[in-house]
Amino acid sequence: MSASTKLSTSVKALCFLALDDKPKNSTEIAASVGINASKLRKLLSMLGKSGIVKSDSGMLGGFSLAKKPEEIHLQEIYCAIEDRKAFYLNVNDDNLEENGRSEKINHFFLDLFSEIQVEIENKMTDITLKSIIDRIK
Amino acid sequence: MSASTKLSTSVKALCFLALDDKPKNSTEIAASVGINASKLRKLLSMLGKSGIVKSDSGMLGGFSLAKKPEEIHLQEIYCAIEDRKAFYLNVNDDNLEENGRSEKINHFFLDLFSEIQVEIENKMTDITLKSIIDRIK
DNA sequence: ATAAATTGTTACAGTAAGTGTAACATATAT
DNA sequence: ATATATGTTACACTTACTGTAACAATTTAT
Repeated sequence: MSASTKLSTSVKALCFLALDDKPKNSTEIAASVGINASKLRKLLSMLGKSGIVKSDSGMLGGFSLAKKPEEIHLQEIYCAIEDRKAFYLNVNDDNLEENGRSEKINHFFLDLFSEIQVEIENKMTDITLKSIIDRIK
Repeated sequence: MSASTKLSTSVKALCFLALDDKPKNSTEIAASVGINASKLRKLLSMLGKSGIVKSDSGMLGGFSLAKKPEEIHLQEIYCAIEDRKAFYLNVNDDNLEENGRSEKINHFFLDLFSEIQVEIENKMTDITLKSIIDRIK
């Protein structure tokens, strides 16, 4: 599952949880979102570790939002489900040139990509779950 | 090879070509860049189709820049080597929900990702090969 | 206590994608 | 003709991804 698909799938699940306060089990959420329940549990487990959802075992268990939709930002959702930094881009650094020109070009791109990353994260920080819910009503 | 690696590898090759006007063969360039010659030819072939490099067969053949470094933009390099649009991000759209909430969320993300893409392309349009060469001197 | 339901994690087979290299047709200069 | 170069294809090999099942741990109902 690509990073962007993980992100949109997570948001779909969170929107479903935001519909009411009763905990929903993974089967129910997975059916609504259109994904396998086991895969979904993996995603929600990561969101749980970041304090975005809470989960309970047992017959009355399931997942529910741990915070209000206006307190959940897109950026924290992304960081919760993706271990490497948002939209990280890699650069091949295993070449053997002696004069260091390749290394300088690598640095140039690492800087460029990191600039881009900061801009994307800033953009995502401004978007809350609530703003998405309002927008798709 | 990831999109970002292709981009930096291409720029390394183009910087090497910018050193002087004599055509360089793929073996020579590949050695400098640290990549297999056949792979490099694939990359340069794409750059050739976009009019960024020119190539000649035969004993005096090889690759050389088709334009001056100040006329080559990072964005056109990227578009030459990547068929899909720059930094395209995908969204899972095969779910079966009846009310269309998922579709609206998909659209939300497609819009967001396309905004991001435009910003990245704008950033890359402002960077020329010459500006990179000057920066790594 | 026992059974039922649920999360969280692991395992695994099956599939898809990426990688590196070689090979060869085509083209050009000597 | 021969040598050298590009452009493309093919292929074996490896790596990564995918979907699903299975199971331990936990919690509630009976």
